[in-house]
Amino acid sequence: MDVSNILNNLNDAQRDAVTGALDNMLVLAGAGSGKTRVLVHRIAWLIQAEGLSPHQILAVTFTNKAAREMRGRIEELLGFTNRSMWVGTFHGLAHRLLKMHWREAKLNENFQILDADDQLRLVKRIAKQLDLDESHWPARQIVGFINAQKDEGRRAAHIDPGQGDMYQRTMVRVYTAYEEACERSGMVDFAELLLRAHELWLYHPELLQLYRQRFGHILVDEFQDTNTIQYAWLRVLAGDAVSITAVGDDDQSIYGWRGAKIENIQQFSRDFSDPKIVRLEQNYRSTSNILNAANAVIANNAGRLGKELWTEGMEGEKIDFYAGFNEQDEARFVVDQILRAVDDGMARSDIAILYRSNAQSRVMEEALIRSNVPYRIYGGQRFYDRLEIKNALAYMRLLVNRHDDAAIERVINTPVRGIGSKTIDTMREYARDHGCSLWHAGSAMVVNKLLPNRANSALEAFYDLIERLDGDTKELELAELADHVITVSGLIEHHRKEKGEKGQARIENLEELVSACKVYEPSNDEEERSVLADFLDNAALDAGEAQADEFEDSVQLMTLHSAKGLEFDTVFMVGVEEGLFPHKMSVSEPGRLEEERRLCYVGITRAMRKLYITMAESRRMHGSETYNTPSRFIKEIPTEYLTEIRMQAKVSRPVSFSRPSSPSAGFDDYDIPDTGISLGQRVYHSIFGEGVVINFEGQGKSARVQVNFDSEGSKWLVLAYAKLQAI
DNA sequence: ACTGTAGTGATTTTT
DNA sequence: TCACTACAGT
Repeated sequence: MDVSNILNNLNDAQRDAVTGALDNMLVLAGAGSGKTRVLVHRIAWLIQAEGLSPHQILAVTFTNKAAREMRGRIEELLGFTNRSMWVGTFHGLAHRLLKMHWREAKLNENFQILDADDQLRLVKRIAKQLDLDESHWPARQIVGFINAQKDEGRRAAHIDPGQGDMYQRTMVRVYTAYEEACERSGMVDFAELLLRAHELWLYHPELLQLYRQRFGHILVDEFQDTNTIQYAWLRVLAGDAVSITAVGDDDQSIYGWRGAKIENIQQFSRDFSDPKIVRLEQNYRSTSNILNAANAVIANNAGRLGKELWTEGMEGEKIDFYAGFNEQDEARFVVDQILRAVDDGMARSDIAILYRSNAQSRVMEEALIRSNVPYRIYGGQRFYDRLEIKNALAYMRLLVNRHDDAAIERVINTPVRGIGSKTIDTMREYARDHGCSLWHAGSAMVVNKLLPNRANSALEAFYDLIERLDGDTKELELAELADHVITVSGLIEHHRKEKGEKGQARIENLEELVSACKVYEPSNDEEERSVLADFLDNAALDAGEAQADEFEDSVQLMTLHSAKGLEFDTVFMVGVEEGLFPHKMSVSEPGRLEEERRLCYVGITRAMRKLYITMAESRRMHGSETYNTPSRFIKEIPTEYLTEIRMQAKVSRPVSFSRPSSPSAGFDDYDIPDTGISLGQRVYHSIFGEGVVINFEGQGKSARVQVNFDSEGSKWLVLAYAKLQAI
């Protein structure tokens, strides 16, 4: 068999990984080292050279995007599509298993997926029922607790309520009630998908056996991001029977706060017999300056598996470092550079602005808008997460499963139809007392006339609506059904009445939903499934992109987290200051600081040709001014790879003035002789190289002045200053 | 059921 | 600062 197409254009290490025997293998793949390529080629190799059938391959990723890309590239390489190959996310595959074996998993056939938002609402409701004060027991925290337990494979019953403090006991109480509520309404949250899939192996050895026989090899992408339950699921599935190729980079583990266990990558060598270890260290992405800087930063982390990226590429330009005197100035600098680059013919889409937290995007956006630079923000609310879409989906969910409490809660009075909180409360109470779903409770209340007349007829009307929708749409195509639902439910009319452009946008989104239904292709599952149910599951598991693809060439804005896996010609890493990056919430614990450093490493290695690092010496955050020093990560980059961009002084004539008593605090009205500038309310200094840089703003002017202390320490000698535009 | 306001709290978020 | 929430008043 000719396998040259699989092995061409691979370097030695890559080829080593691709052609490794059908045994356990751990591929430590540095940033930009061709990780996906290796994964894809290995699958092709297993099929063409090792003679595995696609049916015997299981490939697991974390994101739908990665799964799609992998499948696409395999097809490209092999020249054929094969649906029998399992390629998907952990959650997607778990869902698939549970759908196929719902009986064994003790689920009902039409179980629905509870997304993060529904989960929060449900927990809020339960906490309220248990009389927990919301300020004391924030729902977010409870959700965090529950998910963390599930990620560790622990059910409420596994946690001894006798043990532990008040906190733990309360959490377990809610956890228990939450489990019951999910059970009752046939809902499964994200973590539950994984946990149930794991339990499926534990409680049904015959099924486990079946899959062990089926799969010849398992491949796992982004292994450093697996959490306990995902790891356990893989480990049990593989046993001694199935071999695994795990690909990952411990230096890019940035989801520890979501339960990812970086140790899994070390644990692999212990749990899976005698794995072959391959390191991919040649980088094909960045210039050597960028790469060396990244290496230098990450070298400060302890306990790494050890890996040093190198490149045959050019040294390239140095990294530009710019310290703006505030976030406006920082943004102005970034936009100036972008304008210049675009003038020189660069595509805007080759430029990315990366920041630590979403709140930083705003200043950047404003600056981009001022200069008419098109941009696109990643992250934020995704299509299927939008309110109006979720409402429409809730109606559709009710058609599949009347006992979907989360869906009922969402739309029973949206649009308003006179079912107030009192009525809903009564329903909830009834449901709780009788251990039934809200749907059940409501219909029992209608039948037994347990409600005041007005509420009763309102509720009756709602039931009629749902039943009528169901009847009307039985024979319809998915898109027609969606269209029917959003019209007849009154959602469209509801948003039409909304004032402002918001309502219009929502209607457009609803229409977009109908279009999405039109082009939806159901996954060819083995068993017969309703297209509607399939569509709904897909919407929950793959929330879609935040924005529809715009054709206009735009600068890319995103958090460092969402930049993982991407690359750009030019990258601006902004807000690189102590307190923000590393974030102040992460500096106290060494482990979390290291994760921040890995995030920095991820950021640096996104850049192919040119990297800018910027900061703001003062920044308005949560309403008050903060004064920042450059991030420790910047200091970890050897100066030989850095250039500091400084404002050019327009005047270079030494002048001196009295040193204020407290240099870091604001001080008032110092005139700088012969410059016409007086110091304003805010002053900040930071130390770079030779002198001290002070930023002045006040009286409509701002300036940046480089000063040295005089020998007595009571005077500052101004060496140079530059006027900036009025702010 | 809508509207105004007072209070709060504020990283990151693949599924 | 700002955006979201809860609740009180109409």
